[in-house]
Amino acid sequence: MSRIIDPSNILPKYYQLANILREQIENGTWKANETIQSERQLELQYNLSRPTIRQAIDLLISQGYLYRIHGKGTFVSPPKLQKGVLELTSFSEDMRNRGLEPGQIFLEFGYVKPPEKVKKRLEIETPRKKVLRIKRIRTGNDIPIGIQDSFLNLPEGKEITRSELDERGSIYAILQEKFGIFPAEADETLEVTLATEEEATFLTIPVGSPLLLNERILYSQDRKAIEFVSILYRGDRYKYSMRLIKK
Amino acid sequence: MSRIIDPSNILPKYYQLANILREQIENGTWKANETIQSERQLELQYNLSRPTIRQAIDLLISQGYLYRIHGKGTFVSPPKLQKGVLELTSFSEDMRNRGLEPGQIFLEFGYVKPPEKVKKRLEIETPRKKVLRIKRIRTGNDIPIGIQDSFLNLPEGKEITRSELDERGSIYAILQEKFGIFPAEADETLEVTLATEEEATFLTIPVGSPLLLNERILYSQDRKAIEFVSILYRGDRYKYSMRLIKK
DNA sequence: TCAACATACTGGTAAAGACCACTTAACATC
DNA sequence: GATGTTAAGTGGTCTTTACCAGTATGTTGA
Repeated sequence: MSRIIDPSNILPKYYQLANILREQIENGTWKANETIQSERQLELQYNLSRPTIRQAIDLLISQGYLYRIHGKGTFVSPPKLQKGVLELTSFSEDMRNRGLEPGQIFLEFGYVKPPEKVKKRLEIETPRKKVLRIKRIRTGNDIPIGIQDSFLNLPEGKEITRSELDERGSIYAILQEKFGIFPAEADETLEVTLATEEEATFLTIPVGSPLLLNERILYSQDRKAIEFVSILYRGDRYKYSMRLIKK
Repeated sequence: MSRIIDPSNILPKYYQLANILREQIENGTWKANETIQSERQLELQYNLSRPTIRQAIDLLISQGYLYRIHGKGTFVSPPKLQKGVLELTSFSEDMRNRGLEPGQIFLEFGYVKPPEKVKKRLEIETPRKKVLRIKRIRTGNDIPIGIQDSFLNLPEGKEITRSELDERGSIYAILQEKFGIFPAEADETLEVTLATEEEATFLTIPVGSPLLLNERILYSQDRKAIEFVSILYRGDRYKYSMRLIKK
């Protein structure tokens, strides 16, 4: 990341500044709870107006890197849990954040008539609309961690093939690049369930073992429900973590 | 809530406008996914500058009430799960959101030497610092829902008494009004555990029943760890839900 | 008929300036 | 020496102005 603001860059100035500051924070330029430059100093240093400076800082605050105290300054947040857990992460990212190598075993891939529950969650009205179902065992360092069952409501006439997924790895990358759809919001629930015989087999645990069930509805930038996904985690191998920031 | 901006009000203008718009959204002035007035229209309507308008809208977006699409307009978010779950809620608020009347049975209230784990989580350095421990059975409509065990790291020389808590109801209200401390951030984890004999008794369930364990570290506006709290929920009676919004 | 263009909306980014509110530390006063 | 005051620094709010970038629609020209 460059250390100066390039006006000809496609990225907006506030975004470039945020990147510069984020890099410095991660590089350990400041210790936790130290102040960064004041907004007036940043104005001079980068030759930007104060609103632009504040926009950059606002972004880093919402991402958990900084916090402000009126009259005192802008401070570097101490690192706690992994950053950005609150952001919408994929299973693979999640595993890598935990230092595990993600893997998967496909159980199903194909277009199906959605079950009633899924139809309701995805707000599907048309009776014969089909959705892409992808069911996989997810592993970390080759140990089964969870069973992920995903139902994708693709735009009419659009499809994703198995080979595309194998090629690019991430469904979200395909959605973004091929259809211009990207996740903007999600509703999530977490609850406890007990392993059925099938689930126990897949996860190599005894029947009736407690599981952590995570259900998520993903919404696109225009608030269309695009995915309903449930992940059944082994209760003994998974802990869900997140950071909440008051607004 | 008044329908006009009062310049003499202590509340900032953008905040007043956000309140007006939020009220209109909740009153059903617009249907879900309808556009509200454009920013230029709001400028004229409320005699405010556009940055102020945008600040109000930014706030409502971060709270999940609105979303923007470049070139099209600002839209009302469809109501999904209960609003503001992502915000830092207390058990009582949580229960009321679910339509249950919150109650509690005190098990412990007093100043104790914190266990090692708690000491670490609360980042306590001084060896003989004591913390306020409050352990309660929490109920919804008089049915035990969870066991809440809270450790509060109060500022040196400050105390909260049992009668104060009984009087005001909320610890957070006391922290805010008496010490000027309020929660700004939290790290949370969720995992599955099995009920011990003691826990089973308190929750009136069989020993070994699966429980949902929610641990939370609360940080104040200056990022001091102020509370470590664990809540053990009955697995069969509680589902944790939240909304994530991409920034 | 239909594709390309112009236009008029929308939100997105940016600057410059002003004043308020809170915090801190140096200073003056008692 | 303790106390109250002042001044300088911080972020918080707000206005005015400008232009850029997407989206939708109507108009124009082939």
